[in-house]
Amino acid sequence: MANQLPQLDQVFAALADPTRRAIVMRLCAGEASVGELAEPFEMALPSFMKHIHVLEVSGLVQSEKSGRVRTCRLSPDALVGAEDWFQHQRAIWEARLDRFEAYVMKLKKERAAAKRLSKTTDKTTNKPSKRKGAE
Amino acid sequence: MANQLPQLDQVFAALADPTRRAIVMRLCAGEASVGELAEPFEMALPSFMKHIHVLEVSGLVQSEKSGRVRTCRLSPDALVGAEDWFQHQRAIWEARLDRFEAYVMKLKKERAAAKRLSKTTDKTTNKPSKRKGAE
DNA sequence: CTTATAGTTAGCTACATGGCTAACCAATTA
DNA sequence: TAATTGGTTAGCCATGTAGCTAACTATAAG
Repeated sequence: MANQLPQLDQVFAALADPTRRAIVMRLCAGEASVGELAEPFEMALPSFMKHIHVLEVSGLVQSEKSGRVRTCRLSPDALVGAEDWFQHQRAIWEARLDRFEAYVMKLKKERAAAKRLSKTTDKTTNKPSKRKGAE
Repeated sequence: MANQLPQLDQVFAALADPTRRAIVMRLCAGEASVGELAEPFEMALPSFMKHIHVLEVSGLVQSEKSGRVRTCRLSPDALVGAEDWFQHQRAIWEARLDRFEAYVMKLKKERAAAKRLSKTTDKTTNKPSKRKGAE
């Protein structure tokens, strides 16, 4: 489990801006020229180009110029890499929740057993459950 | 398709920093005090606290102070929200890929048909080069 | 009561980011 | 060849971010 590629820094930073997320969403539907991409935004072209550049540096977008028009396309690897990070965290989180739940269940049973013991009149099934550890 | 909740801005911005990602990863394994969280980092406490604050504003982390110790825990909703964004984009992307593949298949068949046809009629300039399909 | 612990507040610096205008190529098109 | 189109470069400005030190507050612990 080595440390995350620094790529993640750039990818998340790129996605932190609504303009850039919109560009990514647009490119999910297919490639487009800079002009086409810029058209919906009320922003000077040089400003818009900076966003494109940030996306390229992050690896989310590739572009290529032919003639005088630059065509941009999504390069999904970086996107998938970031998604993986989430899934990994969620896996750890859920494993923890499972352990926690198991722990709570164990507590419940122990408390129930203690209660039964204190009553001395009631006898019921006392089965030890699988314990998976606690925190 | 309304615009994304502004939450996403903060969540992605929060995750764009390796220190903060490390904190989130640590909190996936269970809650911890600020001191415990700060310990692995060679950073002055006030600097570290800023990171905690960014995480709280983003909704990724909640904290609560009792006595003189502040305990932090992950609040997974924001994390899940961001993960959803990825899955949504990927769904669109994959749908597009499917359409594209279908389109290429159709092209292939048409070209094969055209080739068969031209072989019987015209033998002069038949270019068998692979050309990239466009949209 | 005194001291140590755990954060917190205030205020500073340096650099990154997001926006702009103006001027500048380099391919098309007329 | 001249004009237009599609991007690009350069440079400016305001704001935001990440780090620091120093000084402060409030709860434990001795």
